[in-house]
Amino acid sequence: MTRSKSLLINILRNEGLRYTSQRRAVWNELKSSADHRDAEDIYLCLRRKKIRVSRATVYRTIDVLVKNNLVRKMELGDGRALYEPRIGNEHHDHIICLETGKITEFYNEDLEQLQEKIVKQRGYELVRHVHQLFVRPLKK
Amino acid sequence: MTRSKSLLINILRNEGLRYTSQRRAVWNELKSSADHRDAEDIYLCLRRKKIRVSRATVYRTIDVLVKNNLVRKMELGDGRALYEPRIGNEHHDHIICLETGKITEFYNEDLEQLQEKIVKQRGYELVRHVHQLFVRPLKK
DNA sequence: TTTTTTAATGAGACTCATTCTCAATATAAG
DNA sequence: CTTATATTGAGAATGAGTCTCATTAAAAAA
Repeated sequence: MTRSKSLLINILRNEGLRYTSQRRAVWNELKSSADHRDAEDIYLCLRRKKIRVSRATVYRTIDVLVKNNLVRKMELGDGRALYEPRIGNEHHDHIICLETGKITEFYNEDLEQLQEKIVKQRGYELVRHVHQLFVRPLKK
Repeated sequence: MTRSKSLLINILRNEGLRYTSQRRAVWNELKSSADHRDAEDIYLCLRRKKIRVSRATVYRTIDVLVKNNLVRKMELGDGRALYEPRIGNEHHDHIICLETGKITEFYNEDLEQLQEKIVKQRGYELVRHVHQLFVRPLKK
């Protein structure tokens, strides 16, 4: 608690931003989420808890958290986004089974390096990536 | 032309849908696109050509085309989408420049094989994949 | 501590891609 | 040709997210 409080303070200080009750509340809410949450959900939860905060501030704060790697943004591809606290630095490439709908996360170092190489060759620096493998169970 | 006309007719017939001038026009427009186009762009081009069609119909038609694999939908992750005709089964991994918006397609054999390997290890067979690298130009 | 400076906030207007509504129209079947 | 019904167009509605700007609250200065 103290640890992650000072974590937020440090990040804000670093960015020349102020440590406000709203930013603290949004980060606490997100931090204690097991699941992927959307911004509206976080806003509603905070309001239900009688915390005075606006939608605009929730969005603004999430942006800061994402930019500073406290939170991961997961684009749904239809204009919506979900957020989850970053714990460690696990990877989020997905295997999506077309038959069962099961989503498996995977990480492969070779793949990561290949991606870096591919963009570097073309004069770019990799910012983020989306990698989804749509699959079917192997039949014997 | 005749070939792809009957292609569209067959798909529509298959789905129990009617063959209308609007659906034909949207497909022709998309079919003759080299580039990735968005729905608004297709709508405006058709209107400029004096073809009587509405935005709603463009969106509705594109949905049909995507569902039937005549067109590939590419989600930009911020609520927008681009479309391109499916011609054969070329590869569509994308490098998307966050600064200029430029989209480069790439193909890398090692990457393809890695993907196959990754899913096979987990008991799956790869059906299709989405791979987008969001990048920034390298600064010297 | 009190005052001053300036960043942050809230309410709600706004944006923009997309979807919906429903009366009018066009297609395909009979 | 007539009928039944799918499709269309215009524009309203939606919904996630952003913006504005007067007010409030951190932090710095006194």
